[in-house]
Amino acid sequence: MPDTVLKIQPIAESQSLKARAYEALRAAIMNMNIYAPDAELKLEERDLSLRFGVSRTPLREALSQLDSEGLVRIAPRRGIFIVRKTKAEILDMITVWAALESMAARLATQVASDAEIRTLHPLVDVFSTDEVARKMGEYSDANIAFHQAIIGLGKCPLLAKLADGLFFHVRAIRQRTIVEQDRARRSIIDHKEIVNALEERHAERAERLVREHTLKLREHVERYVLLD
Amino acid sequence: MPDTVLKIQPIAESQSLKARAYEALRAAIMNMNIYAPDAELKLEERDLSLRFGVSRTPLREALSQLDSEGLVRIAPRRGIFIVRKTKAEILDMITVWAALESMAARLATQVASDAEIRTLHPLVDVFSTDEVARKMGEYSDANIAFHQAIIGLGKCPLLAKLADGLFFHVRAIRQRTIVEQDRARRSIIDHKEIVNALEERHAERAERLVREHTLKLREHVERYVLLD
DNA sequence: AACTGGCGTATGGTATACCAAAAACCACGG
DNA sequence: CCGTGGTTTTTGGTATACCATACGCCAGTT
Repeated sequence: MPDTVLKIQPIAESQSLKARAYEALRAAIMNMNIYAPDAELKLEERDLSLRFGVSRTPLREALSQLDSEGLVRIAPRRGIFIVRKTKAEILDMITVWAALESMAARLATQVASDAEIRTLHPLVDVFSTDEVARKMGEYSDANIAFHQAIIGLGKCPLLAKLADGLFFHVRAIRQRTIVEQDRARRSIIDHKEIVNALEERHAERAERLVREHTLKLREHVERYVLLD
Repeated sequence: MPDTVLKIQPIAESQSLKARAYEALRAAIMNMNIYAPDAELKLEERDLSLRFGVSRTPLREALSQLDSEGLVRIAPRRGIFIVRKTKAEILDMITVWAALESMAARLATQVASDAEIRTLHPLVDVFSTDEVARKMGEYSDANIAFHQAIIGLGKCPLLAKLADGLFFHVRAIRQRTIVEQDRARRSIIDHKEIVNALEERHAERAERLVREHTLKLREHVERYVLLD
């Protein structure tokens, strides 16, 4: 049955070259292990310009934005360098993450529905028992998903946006983290307690548990992760 | 007594035009009351370019950065507009501020020296008694100085940087805030309690007091400030 | 008078040419 | 072989010309 009205497809508006260059660069940086000893950290405007097939202008604007976000550093007449965060900076990021996520947990006890909180369960149960050590890579991903989910439940877009900015860098060092099996197991216990506190709408406890959990990670990184 | 070594005057290195344009624009936006009904919110590249005496390129990069920071919005072929935050966004900002400052207070109990904590006293005492209502403008400034000082004591550069980004917007609405005298008086009591908690190195209490204090502001803005 | 469609203008997006400073290279003298 | 000074090359910074599109003006039609 053909329709009697003209169906209008909203024109797929191609983003600006600047926006596309930004996305492409950000994705490229995220996909490389910048902490590998032989990582190529220097970028060149003209080279990128040729490889992307756009002029330097939109590319420079994209790079400029990455610079202000701290992903690259533009050194006048020296070059553009992908930044490796120092250990102190990473510890700072985890600290801020703790502040944000614990507030999100508090908010979640007030604004998240029971159904929304229930969505956390699969993220905890995935590696409930001895499956833990099976694949640390997957555990890391599930771990991150859990924490991002909590931040989402806080329903504070700005908070989520800031946390997302940190996420990039924290993610980059997870491969360097010495993840012992015991720590992972305790981590899952923590997660279960956090979900419990959320379900019981216990703001103070949820906030405290999340904070302590993340500060534990901070402690761990401070002690066992070697950088710089 | 003339020195025996050549005194090198560090060349007053003028920042890049982009950086200067950025500073100038940011300052200009900060100094205008963007929430006034008749505020001129539209900017034009070419006009600014002429008034600053630089070409559009560095200016565009500065504007682009302001855009990514959320101070202006660039609408392709429409114009560049200074953004007015919605009430929801401002509430979000205060929420995040609460998360950051309460964490800073916690950190301060661990890393700040007694002397550093003592520097908070003058910021509280300035308007200790009935001087409170004398000049609300000054009170606002002192108020902000106090909170920024606490964030500084946390000694977490990233945390301070993020808070500073929020500070800009929160400051912009302070003029719109109905500041009753009673609220100001209670605010000072809160401040004193916070300093006490810090001096006693009571992490939990300092954190809680700061959080509750800022969430009180959030509540107040939600109830009494009209925007949008 | 009201609506329609063409067309000019304003404005941000992009490409490109040129500039200045830093680094790399090289010739030369010891 | 080493150091020194200048010269070339590289590279980001800036200026400018041109492009594409959103909006408004205005004539023409009904």
